[in-house]
Amino acid sequence: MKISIEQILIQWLNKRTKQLYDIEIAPEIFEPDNFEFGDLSTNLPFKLTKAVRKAPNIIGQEILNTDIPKIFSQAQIAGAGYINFWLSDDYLHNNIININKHPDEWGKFSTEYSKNIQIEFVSANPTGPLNIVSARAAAVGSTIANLLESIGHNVITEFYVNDAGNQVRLLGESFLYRIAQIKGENVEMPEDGYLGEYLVDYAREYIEKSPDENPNEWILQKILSEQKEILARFRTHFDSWFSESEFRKTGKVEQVLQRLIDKGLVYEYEGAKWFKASQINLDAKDFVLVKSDGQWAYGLVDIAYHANKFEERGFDIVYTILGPDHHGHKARMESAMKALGHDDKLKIIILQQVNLIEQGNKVKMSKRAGKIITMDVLLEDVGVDAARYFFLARKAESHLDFDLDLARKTSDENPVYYIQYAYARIQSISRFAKNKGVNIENIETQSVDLSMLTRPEENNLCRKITKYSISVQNAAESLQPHIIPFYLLELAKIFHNFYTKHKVVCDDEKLTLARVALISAIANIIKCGLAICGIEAPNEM
RNA sequence: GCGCCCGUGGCUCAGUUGGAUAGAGCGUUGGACUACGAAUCCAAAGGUCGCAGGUUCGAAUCCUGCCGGGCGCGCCA
Repeated sequence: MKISIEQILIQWLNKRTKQLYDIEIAPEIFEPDNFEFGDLSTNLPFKLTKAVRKAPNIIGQEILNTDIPKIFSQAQIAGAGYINFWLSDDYLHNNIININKHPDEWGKFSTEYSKNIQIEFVSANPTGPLNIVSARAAAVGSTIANLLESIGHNVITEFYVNDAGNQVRLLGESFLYRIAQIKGENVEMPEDGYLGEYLVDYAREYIEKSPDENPNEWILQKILSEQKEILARFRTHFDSWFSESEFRKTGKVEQVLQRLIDKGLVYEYEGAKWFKASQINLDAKDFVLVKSDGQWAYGLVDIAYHANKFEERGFDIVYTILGPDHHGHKARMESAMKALGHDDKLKIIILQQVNLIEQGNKVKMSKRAGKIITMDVLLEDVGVDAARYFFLARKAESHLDFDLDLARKTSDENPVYYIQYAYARIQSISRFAKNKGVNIENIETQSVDLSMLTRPEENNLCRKITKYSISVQNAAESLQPHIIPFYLLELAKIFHNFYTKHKVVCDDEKLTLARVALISAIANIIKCGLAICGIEAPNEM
């Protein structure tokens, strides 16, 4: 697929305003919330009133005073000056055939503006099991990666392994403490150590299986491999695992520090080296690059790491997804990238927190005491599909109340099953049709007469599946994955509605074939949409 | 005190980035299975979009000030 209906309309409107008024303006296109207003609308005439000095409806008439793009059957001026467009039946029917012909590539675009994009997410400290916020980050990050790929970008996913610094040292000390404790030695837990029970289990495993290995390295690798395993199970793939400790050896950190010094952006205060972030970005506070003991602070290494993404690896855009406790970091990193000449290339997405709700109450968690609901417990509890769905069905910047009871339910109340059920139902109908002797092989190539699809329910479905690509584009461009689950929910709804009103396999052979082609296209769309979200489309359930 | 996020039917959330009569799901009430899957469908009730100003043809959306909730504010990461 090269170009969407939305783009066709935008290009046409652009051409018209240039021809008529010699004005270049980005026309806004939207799907009207009321089907009486057609498939696509624009408010362009309102936008032009000032420049053109005419009433909106006059402008609308002038714009329409020529042939409209062929994909539309008609266009009308409505209200005070909207222009509404209706897709032609030919276009809708061709669309069904095309979806069935290219089920796997549907909703994927090639773009001449293709960019090299890196998206970094999760990047949890390798000091313990992944938590719920990491799970949310995994669901959102992997889905955004899928979306950006869908609209034609080259996307690399990366997990930054923070295998250096203070936290890792504390992990090692806590681990040694647990080992000593099991051996019955009298030792004390380090201050700020990790109290979680998991270290006790690991300590036992270490003593039994690999007592000869370096305990610090062993525990790090152990936790890291567990994190990798759970993320893979959560259908979250990383192209790259980037090690902080390796990176620290490359000399890049020193170089970046020197560059900041040369730019006059570093000062000393109480023995530490500070970055003048506030001079570049008013929202950012100055922060420490080198501590008074000579150690690099986390902020400095992170600046060098992000600079590396642009300078050594050539990404055009980098998205970094951070948890809510890192929002102060956002302005700092952006100011540092600006200082190094990478204006507006780093986009930091702050993901808000997750509250687990059980029996109407918030589940209390304390990381300090090691009392947290971990990602693997969650997946065990509600399943990958439901978990991904619930994480994705909210805007990233919204706080998320994750209702465990609802997610566990495999019933009608759980939206993810509602969507999957629509898919499974279609597969079931296809099997039924096949058994009845309907020739559903090669449904995309036979001469199916889609003009048989005249009922309003069929018409709604044709229109809805045609707009799938618009939803993908919107979701990708705005980095808002939740658009896809919402779209799928609506599609499933109008499919179920159609199903109860009309028989797919009926007495009329031509109509049967047309409807089989229609539902087959719907199934393909559901499958594509769910695939973007990392959710399975089951043939049976 | 400063910063970030949020405030939309009883509950959880959408609202196409300033557009047409504010929409879904759950819950509630009442209906629909002797033909393709009832994990479904249909219908009804339920709203001063936290409050008050402002910007304009037009505001749930933008600006200002309050109110309420969550999170952060370290030479930790």
